[in-house]
Parts: sequence; structure tokens; C-alpha cells
Amino acid sequence: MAKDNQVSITVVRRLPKYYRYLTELKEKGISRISSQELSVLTGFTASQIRQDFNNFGGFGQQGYGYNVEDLHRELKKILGLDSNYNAVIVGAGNLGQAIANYKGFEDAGFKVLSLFDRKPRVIGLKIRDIEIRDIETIDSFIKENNVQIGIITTPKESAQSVADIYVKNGIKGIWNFAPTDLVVPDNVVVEHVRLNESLFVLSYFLRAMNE
Amino acid sequence: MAKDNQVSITVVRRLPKYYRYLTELKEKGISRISSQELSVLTGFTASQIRQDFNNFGGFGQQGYGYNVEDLHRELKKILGLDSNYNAVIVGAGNLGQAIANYKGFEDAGFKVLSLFDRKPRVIGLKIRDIEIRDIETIDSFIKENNVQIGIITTPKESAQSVADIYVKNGIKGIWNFAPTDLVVPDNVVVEHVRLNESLFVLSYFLRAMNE
DNA sequence: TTTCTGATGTGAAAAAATTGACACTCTTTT
DNA sequence: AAAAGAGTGTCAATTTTTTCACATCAGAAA
Repeated sequence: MAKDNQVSITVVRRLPKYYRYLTELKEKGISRISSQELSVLTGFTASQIRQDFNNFGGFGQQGYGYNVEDLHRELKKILGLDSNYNAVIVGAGNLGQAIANYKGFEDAGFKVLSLFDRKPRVIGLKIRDIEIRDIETIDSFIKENNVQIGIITTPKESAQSVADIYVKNGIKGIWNFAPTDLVVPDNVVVEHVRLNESLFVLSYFLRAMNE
Repeated sequence: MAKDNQVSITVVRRLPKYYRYLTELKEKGISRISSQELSVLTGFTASQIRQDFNNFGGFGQQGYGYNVEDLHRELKKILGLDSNYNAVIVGAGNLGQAIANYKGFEDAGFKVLSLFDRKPRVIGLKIRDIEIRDIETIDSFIKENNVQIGIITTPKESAQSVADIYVKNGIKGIWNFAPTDLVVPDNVVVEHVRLNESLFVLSYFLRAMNE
């Protein structure tokens, strides 16, 4: 059905923004939207928006536009947000705790089952009701709890070895916050959150603006 | 000197990665690198790398390659990392605290002077030696402390009003972690960290891989 | 010194992404 | 029921980005 013979990464990275605005529209009770109106909201061009959606099949209706609820549901499916995922976090520092604490992810279907760390000082503590466990026990935990997503919030020195642990235990999706690249097999997806790089880009534009 | 008549955003977003690897090379005491070798490290093509650098003037030498230290210094300057910035954070929840705590930013020249929040429960607390202050006092703080960067780690509902406060007080660079877009004047730079969207892209590829 | 090697800088070609334009179809109005 | 209006889906044109190819020059070797 979905003719997704390689939708380009450029398009994929725009999808979450559409989804966000559609969620808002839905909450506001708006039932209908045109590519032109979506263009105003998102900043993408109307043409671009229509092309993007067409990568997945036409969801709109000529002379009418898009039905908000339908489009929202389709995007949800495309983004894989209609299933639930179990996640674990390695690195129970501030960042790991912040993510474990963030209710927003759970609402989107991502449940953090446990944090793991090496430091005895934090093992046994709880964030909300999520326990911090000894990293030594992670293998059996992953196997017993159907974990699909591994989050890395360790310093960069440990990131690769954490990724190796994830891969070894069959995890196929890694969300990496450590400022380093990771080597993983082809069938494992890594998504990076590069805080440093984002800050540097901000710095670049601050500098560029003053010239 | 720098002929930066609009370097494309695509190029700019690659610069931090170059900078990261050059920092590593420098630490390892490697003094010389070719575009070919950088290509292996970064995953960009050698040609792309040479073109990227040429946007800012040629830093290399034919038959030799690039001098690591020189290139590192140039990129540092281009990215604006040769100056120091003062930053404040509004939103002293876990994420705000995590960022305040992260030594890496300070090493790169970004100093968090203070966190601000509305909740009386957290006002007065300290993260490392960074105090959490009442949001009501932010105007004078920004003016008196030469703050150039404003960080937003509030829920999305408050993000725009925080941005407004920043803009009103003359801040020109905003680092936004709230999952919403911001309206600011043209001379203010906003860099978003979209955790939700990043997670959704991961979810997309997890889904796409199983089809 | 002269020759050879290696790798940049750059112009041109190819590929990818964005924008533009419009036929067509569905909705709404009369 | 017919006419008018609106907006998608899509093809084509344009722009941007990436890749390719190579002349050129610095450094190393002979």
C-alpha cells in the first residue's frame, strides 16, 4: 500500500513537524486544512507539503483539502507512533534522568522501563517510578522486558560500548545523546541528538549576524 | 576577508562535525590530514569536504592536505567559538538542570550564569554553583550580566513568553528545547533542539526497517 | 636540480530538492 | 441540476547540493 520505496531523509525529517501541527489542529477541533494553510503554520511551501504527502499516497481531496483527523492518523502510522515501544537508558546522570522524567515521550508511546548506571551511589534510586539498576544486569533485563529502544546518555567515552551492549541484545533502535559517532550493524538505526553541534550552529549564526 | 556571502545552511550544519573530529585529531597529536582521510572519519565525501572549506577560503595546501591545528583554529573562529558567551536558562526542571550541569558547554566557551523558574520550591537552590532565581528578576539580571544567549527548557506553553522576555532584553541568540516554534524578530537567531521530532524519526526508521 | 607523487581548489556534470503551473475533480453555491 | 470555486496530485522548470574530473602546485625523492 504505502509506496515507500525510499522516501528521502529530507522528507522524513519534515514529517514530525506536520504531525505536531496536526495534533494541535485536532485538539482545537479543526477538521479540515489545506496545504496552503499548513504552509503558513509550518513554513514549508504548499507545493512541498503536497509533494511530501504524496510520497505516501494521496491523503487529500481536490477542492477540499485534507481531513485533519485522517491525515493525523496516517502520519501517526507512518511515523510508527501507533505502536508502543519499551526503552531503557544507560547513563543515569542529569540528562538520563531528565529524559526518564519527561512525560511527553510516554504520551507518544515510548515507555522508559529502567535506567542503568555503573555508579553504586545512584543504583537503586528511583526517578518517578523508574528504577536505576546496575549496568551489569542489563542483558537479562533487555531480554526479559521486550526492549526495542536503547538510549545513551553516558559520556562519549562509554557510548560505543553501550551501543555494543544494545546491539548484542538485539536492540534495533538507538537514541544517542553522547557527542560521538557510533559503529553499528546495518540493521540497527541510530538517531543522534547532537547538543554540542546545535549550540555551535547557534554560535555560528550569532557570529555571522554581527558581520 | 571571509567571503561568507551566504554560506548555505546545509554546509553550516556540517561544520561542527569537522570541528569535533579536528579537536580529536589535535588531541591525538596528529598534525596533518587530507580530505580523503577526513572523509573516512566523517562520512562526507572528500569532494564535499573540500568544497565546504572553500566556502570560507582555502585552508589546505596542494600535495599536502590540511594542517590540523590551522584548520581547527579557522573552524573555531568561523563557528564563533573563539569568544565566550554568557547564557541563562529559563525552566529549572530536569532538562534545564541537566544543561546547567553539563561541563562540556563551559569548555566550549558557553557559561550558564543562572537558571530562572517560577516555582518557589526550586528558587534559591543551586546546581553546581549556579543559582536558581525567580523569573521575576530576570530583566535586571540579563542587563547587568551581559547575557548573549537565552536557553528555554520550559513546557511548550511558556516558551513563547520566555522568548519574548529574551528579545525584550536584547538577547540575540535563543536555544530552544520546548517543542514549539517561536516568533522572534529577524535579528534574533533561534536554534531548536527538537527531542520529540528526533525520537519520531527514530521511530519512523524502526518501522520502515520492518517492512 | 629535476622528476615524480599527492592532494587541493575549482569548474563542469549529475543528482536531488524545491518551486511553479495547471488539469482535474470534488465541494459548495445558486 | 448546473455553474463556480477551491485545492489536490502531478508534471515540468528551476534551484540547490553533491559528485566527478582534472589542472595546478607543493613537497618528497632521485
